[in-house]
Formats: sequence, structure tokens, C-alpha cells
Amino acid sequence: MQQNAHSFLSPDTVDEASRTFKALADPTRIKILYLLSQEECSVNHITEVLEMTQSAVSHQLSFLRNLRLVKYRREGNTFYYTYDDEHVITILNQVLSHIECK
Amino acid sequence: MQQNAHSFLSPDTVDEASRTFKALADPTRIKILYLLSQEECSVNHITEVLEMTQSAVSHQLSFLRNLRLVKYRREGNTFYYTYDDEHVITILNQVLSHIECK
DNA sequence: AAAGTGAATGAACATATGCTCATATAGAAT
DNA sequence: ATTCTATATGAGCATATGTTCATTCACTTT
Repeated sequence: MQQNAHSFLSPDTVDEASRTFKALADPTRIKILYLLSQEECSVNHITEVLEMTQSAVSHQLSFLRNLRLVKYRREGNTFYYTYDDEHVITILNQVLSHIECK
Repeated sequence: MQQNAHSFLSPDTVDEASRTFKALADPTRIKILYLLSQEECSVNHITEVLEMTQSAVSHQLSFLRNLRLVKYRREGNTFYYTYDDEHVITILNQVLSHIECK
């Protein structure tokens, strides 16, 4: 078998892809991103909707922030988050709608 | 804020989505699925291309098999794997090409 | 039948992940 | 200035994950 008969992926590409999918591989982060895909949300609002602790939500937001998948603006003591990566939201919605129409 | 002003995801949907993304969240599995997206491959071939141990590859194939993302046929002692989920391959290629055209 | 080959499997182990708990921070309200 | 409120952050912990090593399995070859 000709071992080079196919194209290869660069290590960087594979790494970045796995980072992207990893971001979407957790139920909490899926719920957060799905929420943000619909509306700008305060941390408190996310916490209430997901019925999770403030700390858990904040940690996940920090994770998403590091990957630049979300951003926020501050208004007094309240932080309003929005998504910041159109492509990732598109992928998420694609998978979700594919699952739901089964 | 009207707390029900957005649509919700069922727990099952979230779970299935996270399972799907988890499958794609590992570099080894990305490489395997990418290979299989191009050609049917024996386990041995995958092992050589990825320069990994037979055992590591086989464990990942078992993982992908359980999620029905790949299937195989046997020919003597050789197992030939192919992908078995068009949609997952589509998602993978979308993310990969988005990364590569940056 | 015995040995060889390609792949699967189980145990063990190190690292990664996601949560909780306690605490810090920064601005708002008193 | 003190207290309150919204959020961030660090340590600790239990579970999940991905690999290696040893072994097993099924089929082939001799």
C-alpha cells in the first residue's frame, strides 16, 4: 500500500481542531454556548438557568474566554457575556439540530 | 429578565452532542477519522501512519466503534476500517478546513 | 499440530478535567 | 468607611481519559 497516497494534517491543525472540539465536549459548556447563541447573558442569569453554582459557571466562562469563544462587557457589578466565535456557534447548532431531527 | 424567553435543550440532546464532540476532541481520534475519511484502512496501516502502538490505535478504534462512528470488515487476519457516520466526518472536515484557511 | 500474524482486550498508571469550597476583587449602596 | 453584590480565582479532590504492557483471540501458514 502506498503510504503517502493521502494528504496529511499538520500537528498544529490537529491540535487546534482538538482544542475546538474539546471546548464543545462538555455538557455545561454546550449549555452556556447555546444560551449565549440566543442572547447576551449575565453570569448570574446563566447560573440560574443552568442551576449550577456561581463558581462552576465562572470557571467554565474563564475556560471559554481563554479560547476566545466568548467575551464580556461590564456594567457595574454585572458581567454580560456574549459569544465571540461565529464558526464554533455554527458547528454547535449544526450538531444540535442534526441530533434533534433524528 | 424574562427567564423563559429562549428555547431549551433536552438533557438527552446535550448528552448526545457532548458525546459527539468528545469523540472528536482527541488528536489521535481526529487523525484516525481523517485517515478513514480518505480511504479504508487496516489497523496496521493506521498504526504505521500515526506512528503509534497497535494497542493505542486499537483502543481508540474500539472507542469509535462503540459510538458507531466507524465500522470494519475482516479479511483473513486483517481488519479494514471505514467511517460510518457521514455527519461527523462532515463536521470534522468543516472544522479542519476552517482552521487551515486561517 | 505448531508457530506466526494482525488485532482486541484488561489492568495499571499518569495526566486531564470539572466540580466544590473558601477567599479575593471591584464596584455599588448605605 | 463599611457593607453588599456580582464575579473571579486558587486549592483540593474525585472521576475521566489516553497510553503502555502483558495477554488473549482468531485466523493463516508451515
